[in-house]
Amino acid sequence: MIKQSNQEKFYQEHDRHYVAVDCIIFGFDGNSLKLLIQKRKFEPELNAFSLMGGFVKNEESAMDAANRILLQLTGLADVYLEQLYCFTNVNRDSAARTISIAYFALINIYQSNKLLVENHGAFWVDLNHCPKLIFDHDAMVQLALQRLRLKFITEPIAFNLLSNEFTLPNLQILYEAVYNRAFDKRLFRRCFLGTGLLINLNVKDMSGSKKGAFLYQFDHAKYVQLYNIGLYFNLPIDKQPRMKVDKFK
Amino acid sequence: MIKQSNQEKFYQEHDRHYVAVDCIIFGFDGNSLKLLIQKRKFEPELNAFSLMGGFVKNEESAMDAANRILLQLTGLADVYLEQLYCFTNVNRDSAARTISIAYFALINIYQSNKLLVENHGAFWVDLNHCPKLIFDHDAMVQLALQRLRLKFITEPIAFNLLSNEFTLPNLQILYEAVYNRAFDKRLFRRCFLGTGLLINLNVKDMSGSKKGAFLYQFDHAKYVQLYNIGLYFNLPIDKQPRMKVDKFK
DNA sequence: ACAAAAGTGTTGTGCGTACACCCATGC
DNA sequence: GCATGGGTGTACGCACAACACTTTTGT
Repeated sequence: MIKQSNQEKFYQEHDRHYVAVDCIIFGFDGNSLKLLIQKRKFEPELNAFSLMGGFVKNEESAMDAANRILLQLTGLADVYLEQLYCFTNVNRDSAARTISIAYFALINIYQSNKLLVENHGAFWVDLNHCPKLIFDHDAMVQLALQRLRLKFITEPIAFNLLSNEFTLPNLQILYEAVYNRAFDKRLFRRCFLGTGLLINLNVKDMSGSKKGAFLYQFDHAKYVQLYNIGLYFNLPIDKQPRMKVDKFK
Repeated sequence: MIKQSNQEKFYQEHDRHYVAVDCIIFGFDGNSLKLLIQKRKFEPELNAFSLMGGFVKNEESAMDAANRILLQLTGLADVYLEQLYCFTNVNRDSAARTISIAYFALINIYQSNKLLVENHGAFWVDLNHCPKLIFDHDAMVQLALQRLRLKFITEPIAFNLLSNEFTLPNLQILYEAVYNRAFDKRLFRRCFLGTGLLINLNVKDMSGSKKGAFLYQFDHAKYVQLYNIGLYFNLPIDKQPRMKVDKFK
């Protein structure tokens, strides 16, 4: 490793910038999608609503910073976390030129530490009833939602929002919340069970109905195995209509 | 607009970082995909091969910076340019902690200004015969290629690599270069012509064969119009096999 | 016995795939 | 007249979409 102080001189003429990470943290309460937001604790925009965020330090990557923020806030490590986009408009932050790397996270609401969340002035809001957020944070949330919809049919990440054990109705309600529309029960089950990635635990969850619904687990090992032999997770749901000559003749 | 100098104090305790943009610039010479790279003109790694890049200045967004670099290098404005990913590993640059926002660009090789390109020590290499690049630039190229493959079936961006007028064989060779595999001629034509987005100019390009091939134009206006009524460009080519129970029984 | 949610199968159709031959022209 | 690349149509199979009734059990 080259001593950095030696070489730093090469770049000295260039500008340096504040680099923040902002986290779009999604949760699911069994009925609807939730977003974790906070009342900002520092100026500018003190007490306005904002995403959870912080500044990237010299000795950490942006991913490290996002993980640090998530841990401080929810007590959770090993959270599903993915870089969304880097926002760099010159005036996006009213205090100083700051670029922000947005990350989106999927967590299980009930595994997060309520005390930590509250101590940070954070709280869950329903995605459909989200107050105005500061700066460009609303745009970040919209972009994250788009990405979430793309990912949900392309990768089995929904399970990060559910408990380890879940029922098929649970899963369907989650997908319906994400795509904001209903799916046919039979189609939905077929396409999930058809992947062979759900393990039926042969135990019923009686909380949702009188009949009870079977509990399942996601078979992560099998997923990785199949992925490595060139098979991909891809649900045939919510397909958008294609441009076709006869569609608009 | 709030005077920035007033508010800057709120962030003073935080670290500031060099922010670079690196451009993965794709071109197409009629046969294979090309990448524009340069011999680095400054330390560290002087004369090593690298992507075209530069630092983000205080008064410009990262997108502005990428456009500036592209203009300086190729003489082209209004280039297809898309943010790829933000690379932030602490030691990715051997000289100093620098985060890099990677952009990928699609340009028409023959519209670029050869003189400018050469004066920057830049040159086109075949994607399949690309030398080792500095830092994490190889990873950037790989990621860009993945993204390109995703985008080519999802958005009609291939035309940025072709002249305004092109033949269907031209287009097919381009897709075959991107996906690195052959497509059935009839299928390929059907799925493109089926979109209704290609205008047959009823003029033949005689350069490629004795019979000649019809020239087409991409109907951008119609594309936007159809997009706005909820129809999407989506080619049914190079579909990856899905995880299905019976596929591995 | 009834309410409430879980679970299950079949059929049609449209789309994607596979595949081989004729066409136009320059030389 | 022949070589070269451009252009075209059909038949099959599968996968997706649509759709309604039975099961279980708590009250």
